[in-house]
Amino acid sequence: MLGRSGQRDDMELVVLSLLAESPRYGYAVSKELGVRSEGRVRLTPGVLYPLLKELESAGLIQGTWEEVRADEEGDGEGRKRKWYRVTAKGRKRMEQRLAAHRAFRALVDALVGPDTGADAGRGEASR
Amino acid sequence: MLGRSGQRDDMELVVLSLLAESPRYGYAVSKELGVRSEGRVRLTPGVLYPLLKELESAGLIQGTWEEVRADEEGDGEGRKRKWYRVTAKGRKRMEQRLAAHRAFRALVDALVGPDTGADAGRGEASR
DNA sequence: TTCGAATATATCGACTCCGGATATATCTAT
DNA sequence: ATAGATATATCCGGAGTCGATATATTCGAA
Repeated sequence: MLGRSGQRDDMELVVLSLLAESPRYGYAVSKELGVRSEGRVRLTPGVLYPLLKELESAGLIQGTWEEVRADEEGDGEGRKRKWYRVTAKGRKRMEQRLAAHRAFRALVDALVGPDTGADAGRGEASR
Repeated sequence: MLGRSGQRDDMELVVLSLLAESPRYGYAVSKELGVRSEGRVRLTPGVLYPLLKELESAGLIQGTWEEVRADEEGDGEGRKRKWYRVTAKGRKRMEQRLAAHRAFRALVDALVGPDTGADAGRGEASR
C-alpha cells in the first residue's frame, strides 16, 4: 500500500540520544519524543518495548527497576518503572547512527538542494 | 543482531528525487545514487526493482521501454531500458517524504545539537 | 575471436521487522 | 466509583529486506 513509517534505525538513534541526555524510563522516552517532535514522531508500545529490550540485550543500554509508591503505607507493590541509561557501547552506536544520518542528509541536500524554508520551485525536467 | 540498514521510505524519497531531476532507467538510478553518496548509499537489484515496480503501480512514476541498439543492422532485439519519469502524484509524495525527513532532521538537531563539523563533546548525564 | 566484466532487468525466499491490538495493573482526578 | 492517564509488555499477520540467482546484451582487452 506504500505509506507506513517504519524507521527502526532512526528510532534507535533518537532513543539513544534521549537516553544519553539523561536516564529515562520507557514511557517517558515515548512522551518526550512526542513533545520534542511536536507530535510528528510517535513511538508506540509495540515498537518501544521490543526496541528497548533489544538495545538492552545488545548491551547498548542498561535498565534498572525502580518502585514508585504513592502513599507511605508499607506492603503492597507500587507502580514500577524501568530506568535506562546508555552504556559506552551505546554511545558508540549512537555516533554511528548519527554519522549515517548525516550522510543521508548530505545526499538529500545534494539531490533537492539544502533546506530553503520557502519552496522556490525547482526546475521541471523535460526529456 | 541489530545492525542492518533498511529504510524504504528514505529510498523512496531519494529515488523520487532523482527521477524528478530527470528521467532515468533503473540501473542509472542505482549508479547515480552510488556516485552522489560517495558509495555510502547502495541500491541493490533486489531492492531497486521491487521498489520501482511498486512506485509505478501506485502511479507515482511512469515507465516506458526504450530499445537501445548498438549497430544499425535491422532485426535482432537490442538491449532494453525502462525509463521512468515522476508523475504529479509522485511529486506530491516526494514532498511528503521530504517534509517527514526534515521533521526528523529537526528532531535530531534538537536532541544532539545542529551539525557542528567538529565534535564538541556534549555534557555527560549524571543521576 | 573469445571471454570476462559491465550493463540491464527481474524474481525468489528465508529471514527480520513493524505496529495495531491486546493484556494487565497502578495511579489520579472527578 | 470510574474513566483516563500512567506504565510495561507480548502477540502475530502482514510487509519489507537483500543476498542469491537467472537471463541476455554489449564492451573492451588479450
